[in-house]
Amino acid sequence: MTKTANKTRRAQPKEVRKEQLIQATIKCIAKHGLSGTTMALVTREAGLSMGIANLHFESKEKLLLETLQSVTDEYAAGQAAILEGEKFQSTSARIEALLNFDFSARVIDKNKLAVWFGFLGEARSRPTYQRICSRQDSLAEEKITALFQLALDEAGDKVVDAALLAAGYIALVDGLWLNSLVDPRRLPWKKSARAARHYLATALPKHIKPGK
Amino acid sequence: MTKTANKTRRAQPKEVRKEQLIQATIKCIAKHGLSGTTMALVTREAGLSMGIANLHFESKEKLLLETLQSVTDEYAAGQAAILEGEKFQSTSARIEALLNFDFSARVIDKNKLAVWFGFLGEARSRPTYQRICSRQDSLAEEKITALFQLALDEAGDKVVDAALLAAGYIALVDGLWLNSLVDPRRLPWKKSARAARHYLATALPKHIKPGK
DNA sequence: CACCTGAATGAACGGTCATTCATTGGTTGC
DNA sequence: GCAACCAATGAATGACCGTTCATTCAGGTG
Repeated sequence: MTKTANKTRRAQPKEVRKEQLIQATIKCIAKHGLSGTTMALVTREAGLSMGIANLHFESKEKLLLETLQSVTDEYAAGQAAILEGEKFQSTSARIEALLNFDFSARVIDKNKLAVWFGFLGEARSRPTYQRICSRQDSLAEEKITALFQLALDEAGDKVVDAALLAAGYIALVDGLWLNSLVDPRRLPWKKSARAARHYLATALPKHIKPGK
Repeated sequence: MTKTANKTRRAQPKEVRKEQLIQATIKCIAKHGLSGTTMALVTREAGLSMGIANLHFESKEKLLLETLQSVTDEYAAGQAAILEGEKFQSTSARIEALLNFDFSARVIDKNKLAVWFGFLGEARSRPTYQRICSRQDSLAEEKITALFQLALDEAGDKVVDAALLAAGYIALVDGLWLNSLVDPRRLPWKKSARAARHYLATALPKHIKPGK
């Protein structure tokens, strides 16, 4: 379980080892928390020896940063495919896709969310963490604002502020992820997904229906 | 700034010292993060000597737990005063008060929020942190659900699910706090407050107006 | 005023952890 | 099949930090 692994050691290309270590780091952060993640645990999880992480990354800090970046990049790529994809026939379909994406198995993966909120919890005192986390949200916010503005225009709504709606949606999704992650008994993932849908359904009734 | 403090040491009742150390811990967590908070930093911030924290709390872990408890208790007390207070003349007034409370200076204090999210970020791997954090949210959820149910009944709304609305409101507020805390330039506190109000105004239009 | 109590101090201790580097052995080119 | 190279190892190192405890001293008691 801990090992992938062989009795004989095999040299691997740098990229393979780095990815292997990043995946091990994600699991460790999920299992032991960010502060409980040690080099010994990470390398054991990867089935490798202690010194390996400092060979491929130059320090623990760099490994952690690349791990955070890996998680945010994956989310950003999936989100961009929806917000900038050509394949959607209507604004409704695009918003619907965003909603489904934000509560898809890939995204609400406990390990990845544990990484995200582990770093966010320390972000205020670590400018580097803060920069990575808020770049993600800034990019998303602009694109989502434009999408919601489009929907409001289509509906002839000149009252609701798209920027406020977008900031609210992003914060709501963050909050739902966090609450479901920390206490899934109180807030099951299904309920989170329904709450997010309900938010959009009341704000954009012509585009999103509350059902399922 | 660091010291309260005197050149001569003075014996103080246990409760005074404990409170002094908890306040110093809150400042340290806000400044250095939860993982960067050391006994040396906390006691220096309090203007006391190293050994003092282990004298009054029996370990660092106990000090941290009492600090978290102090922050959640303060929030819970303020919220309970609104949700259970006799002084409100209408459901609208009570909801309005809840909204104002959640974005009042006392609550959106950066230091206290940094403590809250610092612990939440580690909660998944620390059952004790998790218990304290989710007890807070469980209590709040029941009472807020009842309040929203009352509002929906008054409005004759039999479609909207009060439990979903309450879970959404709690998550939205958590998410807004977190986003404003981590990147106040992207999401100023005023905008957070407006986003929360907007959520309630669209869900409970007869009770809450978007204005202000 | 002398004595006692226990709050407060901070140097010293021991454990944990990131990082280093001498050594090992798999891989590649000749 | 041999040698040169470099990924990989893991014991050793040193820094950091929580905890301890012998000592100090302020305030109360008789």
